[in-house]
Amino acid sequence: MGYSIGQVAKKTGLTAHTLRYYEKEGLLPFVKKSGSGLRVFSDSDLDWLVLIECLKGTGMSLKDIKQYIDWYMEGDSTLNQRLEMFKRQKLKLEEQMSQLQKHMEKINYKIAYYTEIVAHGSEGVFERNPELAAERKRVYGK
Amino acid sequence: MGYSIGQVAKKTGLTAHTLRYYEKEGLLPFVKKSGSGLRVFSDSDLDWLVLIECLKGTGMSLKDIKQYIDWYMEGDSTLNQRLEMFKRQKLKLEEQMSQLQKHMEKINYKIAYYTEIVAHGSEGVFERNPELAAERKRVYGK
DNA sequence: ATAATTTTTAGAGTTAACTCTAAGTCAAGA
DNA sequence: TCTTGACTTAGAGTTAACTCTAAAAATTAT
Repeated sequence: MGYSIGQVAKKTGLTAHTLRYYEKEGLLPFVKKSGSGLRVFSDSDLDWLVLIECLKGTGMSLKDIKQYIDWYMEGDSTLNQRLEMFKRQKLKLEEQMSQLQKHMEKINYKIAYYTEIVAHGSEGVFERNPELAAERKRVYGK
Repeated sequence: MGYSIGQVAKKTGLTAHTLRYYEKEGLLPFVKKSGSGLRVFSDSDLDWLVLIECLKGTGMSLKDIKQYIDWYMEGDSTLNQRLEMFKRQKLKLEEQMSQLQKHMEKINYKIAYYTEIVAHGSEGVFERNPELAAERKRVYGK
């Protein structure tokens, strides 16, 4: 019923160094210490780490994640701020996903293009594969 | 038919500083200079910048982007390496997109949770909205 | 021609997020 | 008890990707 920093490192894939750094930055104000000063992580602390990794994975800075955690520690008076933060993050995430979709199209075009050239040489690529020329226009415009 | 660094900055949203930095890092070996030393960007240089932004947007480092550009400058002997690089990047991108989808689920859960609490208080959230408890299990596990 | 704006360079400074070091403390196994 | 390995802290160092400065040169506008 309590994990050492090393066990948490293994579970999460973060290093012990990183976990201490997160704590120093104020991201883990709920992690307890044993009498002799060792960190003792609970299961709910692991849930927090999952959320932190989620927010980090959507491009939120540690500073903004700390803001959310500070609001959480402050109690019910910040419920609205927290809700609004998640809503903003959802919009950002949707924007990101559609951006990635566009990037994917460009990369798919490049793969088609290079595949064609590797297979048949670069001369007359678009004559041989007119759809590629059309795709280029669609993906890169002009 | 050539753009100054300031015009390119406006078109791309990058700063002139950043464009010079990219050049210094070897990302723009094809950009020409005027007789008096001013950079002159062509339309195809803009296409390159679009591709660079695409690769950067999918998390590729400038170092790896430079590798691709170096291969390009090297000519047809590197066609295969370039194709393989795009294939790897496509896999990375697919992984990223599915990761973002998972993050989206967590954020949606949080929005549902906070919306419920903001509307009706925190007591008996899950009794009032049992689907939320089920969703929590699905999203956070356990 | 003059003034204002833009661009040039080399190089220094910044920021976020780690990442590592050293010197010591704690805990578990033989 | 001894040893080995994990943990502690404060603080220094690293990396990527910018971001800015200063002084001079080029270009554009009046």
